[in-house]
Amino acid sequence: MKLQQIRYIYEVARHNLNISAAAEALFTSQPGISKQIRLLEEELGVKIFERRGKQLIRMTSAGEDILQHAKTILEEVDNIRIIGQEYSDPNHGNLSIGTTHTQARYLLPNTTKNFLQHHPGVRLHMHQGTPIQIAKKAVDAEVDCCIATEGMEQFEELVMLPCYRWNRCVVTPLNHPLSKEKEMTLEAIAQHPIVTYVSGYTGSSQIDLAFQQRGVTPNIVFTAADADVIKTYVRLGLGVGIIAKMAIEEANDTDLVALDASHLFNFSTTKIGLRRGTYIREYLYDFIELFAPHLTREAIELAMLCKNQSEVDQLFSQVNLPTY
Amino acid sequence: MKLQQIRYIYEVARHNLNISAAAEALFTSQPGISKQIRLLEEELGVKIFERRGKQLIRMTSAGEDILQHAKTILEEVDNIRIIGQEYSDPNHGNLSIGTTHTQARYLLPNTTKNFLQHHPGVRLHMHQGTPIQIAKKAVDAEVDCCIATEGMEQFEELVMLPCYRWNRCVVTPLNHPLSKEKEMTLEAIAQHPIVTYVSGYTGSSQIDLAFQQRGVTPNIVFTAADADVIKTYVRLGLGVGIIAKMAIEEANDTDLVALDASHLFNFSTTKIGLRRGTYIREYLYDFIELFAPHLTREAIELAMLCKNQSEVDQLFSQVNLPTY
DNA sequence: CCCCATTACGTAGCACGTAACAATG
DNA sequence: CATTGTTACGTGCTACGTAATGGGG
Repeated sequence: MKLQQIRYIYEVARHNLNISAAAEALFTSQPGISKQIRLLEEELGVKIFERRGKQLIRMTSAGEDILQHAKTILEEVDNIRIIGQEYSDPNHGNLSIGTTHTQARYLLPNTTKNFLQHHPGVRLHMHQGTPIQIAKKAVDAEVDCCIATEGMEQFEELVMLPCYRWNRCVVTPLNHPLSKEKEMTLEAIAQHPIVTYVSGYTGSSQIDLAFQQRGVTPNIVFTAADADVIKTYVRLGLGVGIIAKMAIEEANDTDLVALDASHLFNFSTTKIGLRRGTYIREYLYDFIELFAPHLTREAIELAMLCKNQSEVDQLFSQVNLPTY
Repeated sequence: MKLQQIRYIYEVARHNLNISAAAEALFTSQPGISKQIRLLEEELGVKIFERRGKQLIRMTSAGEDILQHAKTILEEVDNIRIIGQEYSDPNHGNLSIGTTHTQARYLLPNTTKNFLQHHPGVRLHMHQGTPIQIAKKAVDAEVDCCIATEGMEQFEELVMLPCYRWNRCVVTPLNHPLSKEKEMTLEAIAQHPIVTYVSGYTGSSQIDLAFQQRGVTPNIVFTAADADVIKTYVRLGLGVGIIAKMAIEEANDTDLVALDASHLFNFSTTKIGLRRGTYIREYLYDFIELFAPHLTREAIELAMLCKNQSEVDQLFSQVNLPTY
């Protein structure tokens, strides 16, 4: 048995049982993979892939089982590599972070700046995408961690650590009728066309939920993936915006009115997601603690030992999260 | 990185950092290992072993970390091999069981006979030893499981499943004064020289404990590792024996009197130990269930997912174990 | 007929063994 | 001086690439 062979079956499985695609991804020849897989099957005495003629149809049940263990082997090989880097030079390396626009634009700049000052040898890479996309990247170890508010619950491989709680505000142009109301209510908001987040982004589900529970039908005329776009359309008079409070910049948003709406919607919690079983480099611990001071190295280590998310949640149930 | 290299560092670590010994164990040349280790160290950019001159002194801390992950890699490689065997021929293979004399001699014969009848293709290997020895073998995957009563608690890598509860009896020659007493007490026993188990075997600690708690000093004149030897010396008139009740054979022990002593000592529980994270072959599930019918495949699978022994214990806390 | 896997074959790299050497205690 | 690790070197194996072959849809 060779590590290459393990890698091959893993990659073939990942590429929908397409050997050619796997070969391309691994920068090697397709007959090479074909051969090595057969050799491994011979050595183990079981077929790993079921073939119809020459096509790979699916994995055998033995193959499924083997694949599970193959994955952990490859993970551990990765971990060993990372340990090598960590010890050979703790202050140099790459840090890839998957985030949504909201985090990258409003929350992370401070953390990032701070981090890079303390770690001049680290190259920081931001991967932006939908919560689902970046969570997938975290699962596939394409990023070291991901930061998002929703959409990560479905990934069992991730340990999700709560970072902070936040709520929304309503933004209107100056002198907009809504900004004159004594009391902000969902009914009042629903009187106007609404511009807000696309479903699946930045806690949008809580917005839908609030209106639904109140029995009010909002008139959502436009949705966007980020607050910058939303603000732009609010400025154009397209409607009132509902965005995260963090997305208000005192300095730049003087032509808008931001009305706190914390009493109208449930709070959302932004979390950091780490793949279970990965070796965490020192500077990643540092980064996380810079971003969320209660996530100390010890806290993270404890959380990484949890078997499931509910254990993790319990671990942090006593923590007073920063709230925006 | 090659699997061989992983295997090399693991084996060198296991052999007290002696490359020559590792080479011998792996049936290969010592320069080969030396070379491969250096290559790996070069590739990873860290020294794994600390050298004084040419001697390996100890592992570096990077090496310690790496070793951890190397171990799981090798385990998983093993698992894949076993899966291959399981699927290629579920009814053929080896089953190695580590046990103490008591189990092998009095409890297992039935199970074994039954098992071999149902599984003619399986070769059963019994490894006999002290509880500690066989637990070590289970940890090192030299045996598939171990069965013993004490001494296994200290091995975190093992999942211990309770099989049955048992207690002791006092054996005397026919017409021995002790056999005439109305009521068996520790004080009465202490009147006579005692022959019993060597410390560390077959629940001997409970015997010591009972006397100690009662403030009685027993006169132990002879200890042995198994009941057969003890019975022999009782027959010679050397003293009265304290042995497990399972060790009484109605047919062969007609020249001895067995006096129940369940009320004098705490019950002991015999357990089966499995290494966490091993793939369990179908016929091993069968074997265990034959030995302890409440240990069904589902129960075992659940237990194997537990992180620590207390979770396992809780899992079985409701089960009524067979009692001897 | 295109896509994709397998077979055939040559080659270059490398893991491993032997032998000689060096260091440690 | 015995034990153990490293260096040097030769060789045989094999993983991999190229090219040709064969099946399925």
